[in-house]
Amino acid sequence: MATKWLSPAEMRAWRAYIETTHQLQAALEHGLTPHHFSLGDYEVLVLLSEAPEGQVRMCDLSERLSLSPSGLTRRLDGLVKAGYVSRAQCTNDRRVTFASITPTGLAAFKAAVADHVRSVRTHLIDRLTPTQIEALGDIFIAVGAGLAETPKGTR
Amino acid sequence: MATKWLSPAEMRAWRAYIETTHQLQAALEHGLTPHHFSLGDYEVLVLLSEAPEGQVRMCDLSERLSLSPSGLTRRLDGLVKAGYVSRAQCTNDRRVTFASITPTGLAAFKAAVADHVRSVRTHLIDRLTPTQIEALGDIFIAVGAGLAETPKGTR
DNA sequence: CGCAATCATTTGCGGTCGCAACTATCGGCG
DNA sequence: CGCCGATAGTTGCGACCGCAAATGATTGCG
Repeated sequence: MATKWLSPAEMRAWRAYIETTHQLQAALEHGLTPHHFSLGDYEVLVLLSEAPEGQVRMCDLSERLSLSPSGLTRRLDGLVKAGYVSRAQCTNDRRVTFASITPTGLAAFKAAVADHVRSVRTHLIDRLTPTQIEALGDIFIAVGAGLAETPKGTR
Repeated sequence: MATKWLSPAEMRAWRAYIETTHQLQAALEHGLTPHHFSLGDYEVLVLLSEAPEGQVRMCDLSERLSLSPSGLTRRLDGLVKAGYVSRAQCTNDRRVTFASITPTGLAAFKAAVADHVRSVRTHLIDRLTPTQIEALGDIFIAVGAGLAETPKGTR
C-alpha cells in the first residue's frame, strides 16, 4: 500500500508543533516553581476549584486530566501531603473517593493564578493575533474530537 | 498590578490546546508500540537519519530534542542496547561523542516511518483544512521564536 | 607554559507516570 | 438471596526524565 507522505506545509506544521510543545510546557512549568507545585498539580486545583462543591470523583478527574488512575492517585498523594487537597469517601457509593480542595489549597491556587496567566500570556497568547487564537482553538477542538471518537482499542 | 485575564476566545484556545496535546502525544506513542520504540526514540532516529553522516553530537541532539543532557544519555542507552544506535568518539575533540545510527537502526526506522506518518495523518493532519495546517505552522513557529528569544534565566 | 574557566558527557538521586495485578464495592440476572 | 461481571481506587514494578555533582577534555589568558 502506497504511503501518503506529508506535504511541505504539513511537515512544517507538524515539526513546529512537535518541537515547540515540549519547550512551551517546560516554560509554563518553570513559571510555577516559585509557587512550589507543578503544572499537573495546578491543573488539579483548577478543576477542583471550579467544581460545584470543590470536589470531584477521582474517576472523573483522571479522565479530564488524561491521566491514568494510578497516576492520579500519586498526584493526589502529593497534594494531600502538601495540605492542598483532601480525600473524602462517598457515603452513597463506597467505591468512589472524592478529591476535595482545602482552604489552604484554594489560597495557594489563587496565589498562583495571576502568575500562571501571565506566563501563558507571555509565552503563548500574546505571541498570536486574535485570528490565530481563534484558529488555535478550532484546531485543537477538531483534533480532540477526532481523538475522542477513535475507538479505545485503536487509541 | 492588575492581572489581565484571558478572554473567552483565549481561554477556549488555551484549554483546547492543553487538554488535547497530552492525548495526541499518547495516541502517537501508542501507534509506535508495534515497532518497539517510543516517540522519543523515533525522534532520535529521525534526526540521525537526516544527518549528513548519520551521526550527530550528543550536545546538538539534546538541544534539538529539548532534552536535558542526562535525559539524552539515558535515551541513547536504550537505543544502543537495542542495537539501533552506536556511540562514536570524536578524534578531534575527545569530549564529544557522536550518536550514530546503525544499519539495524536505519532499517527499524524505515520500517516504522510509514506507520508513524499514517498515525500523524489520522490524528492530526487529516482533521484539519489546508488553511488550518498553514495556521498551525505559523502559530507554533511564532511561539517557538518567542521561547527562543526569552533569556535562559527567565526561561 | 600553566592554571582557571568552560564545555561535553555521565552518574546518583528523586520525582512522575503507565501497566498489570489486587482489593473492595456495586449492579444485574437467575 | 447469591453469584458474576463491571467499576473505583490503590500498589508493585519498571521506564523516563531533570537537577546537581563529578569526570575528563579543551580553551584562553596571564
